[in-house]
Amino acid sequence: MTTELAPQYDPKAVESRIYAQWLEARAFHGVPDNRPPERRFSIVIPPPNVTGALHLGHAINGTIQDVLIRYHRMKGDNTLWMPGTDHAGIATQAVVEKRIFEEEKKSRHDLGKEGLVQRIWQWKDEYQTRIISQLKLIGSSCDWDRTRFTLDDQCAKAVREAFFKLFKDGLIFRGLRLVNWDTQLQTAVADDEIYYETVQGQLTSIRYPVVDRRDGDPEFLIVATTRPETMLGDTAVAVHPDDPRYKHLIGRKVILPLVGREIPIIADGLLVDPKFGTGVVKVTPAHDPNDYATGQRHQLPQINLLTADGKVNGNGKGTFGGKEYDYTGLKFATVARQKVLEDLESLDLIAEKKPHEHEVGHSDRSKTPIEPYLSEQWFVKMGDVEGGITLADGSKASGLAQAAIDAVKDGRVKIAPERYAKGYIDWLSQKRDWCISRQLWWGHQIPVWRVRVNSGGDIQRAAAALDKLLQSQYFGVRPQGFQIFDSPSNYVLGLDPEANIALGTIAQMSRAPGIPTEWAMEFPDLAVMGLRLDRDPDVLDTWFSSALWPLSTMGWPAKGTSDQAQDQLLPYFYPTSVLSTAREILSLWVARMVMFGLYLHGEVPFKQVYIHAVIQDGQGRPMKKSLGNGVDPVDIVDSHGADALRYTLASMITDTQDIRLPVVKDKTTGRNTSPRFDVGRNFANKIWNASRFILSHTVDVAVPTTEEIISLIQNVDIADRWILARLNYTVGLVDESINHFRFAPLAAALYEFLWNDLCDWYLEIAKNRLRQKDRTVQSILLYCLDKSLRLLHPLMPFISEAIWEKLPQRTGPVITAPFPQVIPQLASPQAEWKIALAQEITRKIRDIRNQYNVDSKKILDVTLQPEDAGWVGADSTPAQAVLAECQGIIGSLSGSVLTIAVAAPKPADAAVAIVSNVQIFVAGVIDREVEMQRLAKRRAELERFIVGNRAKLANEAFVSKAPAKVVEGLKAQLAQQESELAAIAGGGGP
RNA sequence: GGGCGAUUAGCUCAGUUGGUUAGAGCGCAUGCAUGACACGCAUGAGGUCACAGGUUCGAAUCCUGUAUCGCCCA
Repeated sequence: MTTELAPQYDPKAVESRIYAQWLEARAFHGVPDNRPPERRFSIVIPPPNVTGALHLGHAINGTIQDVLIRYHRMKGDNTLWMPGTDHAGIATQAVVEKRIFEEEKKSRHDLGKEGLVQRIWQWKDEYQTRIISQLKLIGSSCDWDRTRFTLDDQCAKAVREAFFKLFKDGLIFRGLRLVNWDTQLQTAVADDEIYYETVQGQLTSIRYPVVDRRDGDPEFLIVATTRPETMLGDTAVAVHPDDPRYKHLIGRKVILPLVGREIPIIADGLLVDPKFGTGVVKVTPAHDPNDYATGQRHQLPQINLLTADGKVNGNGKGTFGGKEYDYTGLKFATVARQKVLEDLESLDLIAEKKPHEHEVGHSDRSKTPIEPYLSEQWFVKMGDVEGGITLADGSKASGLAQAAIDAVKDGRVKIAPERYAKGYIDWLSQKRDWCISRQLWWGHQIPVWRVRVNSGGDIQRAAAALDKLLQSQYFGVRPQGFQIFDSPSNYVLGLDPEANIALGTIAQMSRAPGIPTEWAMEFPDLAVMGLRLDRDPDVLDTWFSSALWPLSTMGWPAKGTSDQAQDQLLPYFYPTSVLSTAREILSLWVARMVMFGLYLHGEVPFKQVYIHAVIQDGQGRPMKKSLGNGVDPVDIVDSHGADALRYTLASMITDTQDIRLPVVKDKTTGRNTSPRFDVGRNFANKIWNASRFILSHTVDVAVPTTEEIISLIQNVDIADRWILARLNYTVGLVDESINHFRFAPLAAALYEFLWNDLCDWYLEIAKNRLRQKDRTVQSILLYCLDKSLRLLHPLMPFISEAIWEKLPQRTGPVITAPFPQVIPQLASPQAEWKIALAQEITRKIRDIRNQYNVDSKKILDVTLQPEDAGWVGADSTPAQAVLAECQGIIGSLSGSVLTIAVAAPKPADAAVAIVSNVQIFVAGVIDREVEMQRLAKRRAELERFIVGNRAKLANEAFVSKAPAKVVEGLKAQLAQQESELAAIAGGGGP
């Protein structure tokens, strides 16, 4: 036999070539056309961080999205998978800073802002390239022509537009708030960028002297704290309002040791648990979130003790007991703490010290402890607003968070699995304001300028002058190019990109020693007031630009001006169809996209959210660099092929929230891998070989159409009917699995049809007939192969395309071939149960051959004896006729000569087995001992079943209450079991 | 502290509204170089469905509680 195909599937030989062909054919490119909305399917990729390379989690999500996209593309939908990457502000800056420090011992201050940002861009270019090549390696059919980066010009435009609108609507504000402060990177960090570590600390009880003691008053109030150094910023002590020990002291004062400040004793039922410690709590509003809230409730002063780099500022001093204390410049949580403790000790103001375990927040980026830090930050208002807010479609909502909650509650956005909707709603319901400023250099700089005028200057005059300047020959920005907000700090905001650029230029020039002379002449006010503009140095939280991703990638806010194709994307592909992502960013990212989608564009960004499971190692630990248990998808593509990777991952994606993957180190490469991926590789190889076999036996045969197959089945073998029914069933299963995000069942459906049904049974049955060049078998095999490759394609694109190329008379690549449809005429429950019976009988005969160690080449002499009494077929065909239909199949697959005889006596020395109501006699192999063992085991089993079933049927309650179908089924089963037992006992049994 | 998930064969997992004898892959055992495939073929062994109660004629499945592991949010 000659064959074009190698005996083993070699992914490396086809993958890059085929991917290049798809690109060449522009098969991934989505262009708006006249297909109606229900025939469009779009996904925006959750943009991977340019911080590092992709891991298996990305590969899982990539597989999921590609399966959906490829499936819908084949279904005839106009599809768009929008790719791109995220600049990931703090994460990337931290990684690059760290790298530069390790390699060059230089800090960001050595490099300067421009220098560092330039280095980060280099890093970004390198990793974006790598990430995209990884996505391509695993077969992702993204529309690469449209690749976006959250910091590119188009995204920047969207950011400025969004910021402006929010600002104008009063939804962005600047405020003094307690934020999580990274003292090393010197920036605010988000809650999700903090991890908690249990630290062995100390609980220190400190005596605060009571001021103006009266009879019965204690000399001191004792407070306990794990952070004694923060006492320098105490502005109250609090007790529970109902605590009899202290009730009479409420409203009085204590004196703060070391500082000498008198601070009030307040009553606060929320902060104080009277049962914990002494029932007295120190209140430091500027250094603890709970105290901050308490301070707000009681209008307490906030005394910040901290400098940006984590030292004590000028507030950390005072006079107490006639002695001066000064902690200025000491490292806050370490040196200052020690000094405070020593000083208190010497004053005998420490009542108790005891070890105390507690959780300390650390910055995920710098790994240093987080300080709550009072600072000026920009916020997006999440809560309800008086008078409500207006969304882009003109509808009203009480606030941003509420708008996003409503979208999920009323089903405009569906979340699967459903249980995750609760977390989304709970998180949003807190309506916590979103701190969007970061003190970083890598990111979208906040598009706000602060106007400074000489003392006595008039801000309105300055504004008018600035407005004129912008519209002058120097800039020519259209009217309304900017707006001045006469807020306490006088911010200016660029209305559009042009105005932003102009403002940037003015800012630069106005910083020079003098206003340029030509301006000064033309706009005298500018010179008089010494107008200066400073752009806010902070950058926006990464999630701000990510929240705009579905909008910005599709061209928002462009309105039919610049790039025509881009402009059409938004009305055509938005809202997107599905967003597939991991659960930890459900709130941070998904919720914010919904918010911005509604607010800025009046429509949700996606109709369906799918939350996929998270990959873990064999011990249930997350895959982490620090654990060294990560598996690089590229390594798996290298060792097993992309299809094997995808297939294996899909087969593990169930509705649970974790996927465990045992990780082992490959002995030859030293890289992490997993034996699990062999499953996919073996399956690919199986598909390859089955196809090779089919193709080599159908050289001059055409692939039949479905119509031809339908007319063919009027007159075919039971096995032919059966495999077509199985194929048809599989089509339905695949459809349903993909439509319900059931990826493990999808993988199983493909596997079962191809390996079990087609290879193990039908191909074996077909072999004899192929030798005789049976046209029917050839046609059916080709038909099955054709449809199978289409079914496989979404999950295993490379191998399906590689084999597809070998099919005769194909009209194009499989990537754009129509997806198979369920054909009702091909279904056949009769064929299914008949072949199931034949399979069972075949297995029994094979079992006997095996147990008796009969040579595999020896032809067995087998008699089948059916009994019509009690026959439970799915239709009225008599048992004997059914067996006759399957005679050839059973005979050839079990290597036996079959006799069917209704009342045949059991041959002497025959081994016996029973399937349904068919007795099987295998002659000439009997060995009394082996047979006795075989039958004794079966008999014990049968007796157990019979006892159980008789008991059930004797139970009046069961018979009267259970559905008739169940009772009848049980009766039939019992009858069969009884007759089998009788046959064993009376037949060859001992 | 709040929420969620998991616990089924040695391992990784299925098991769709409760219903006949709980399935798969890997691993294991036995046999097989069979004209597609040893990344293979055939057959088999292997389970008190975490534990304790409850509902029901009937529970891996529903309810309550316990234990262990894990995740998310504070």
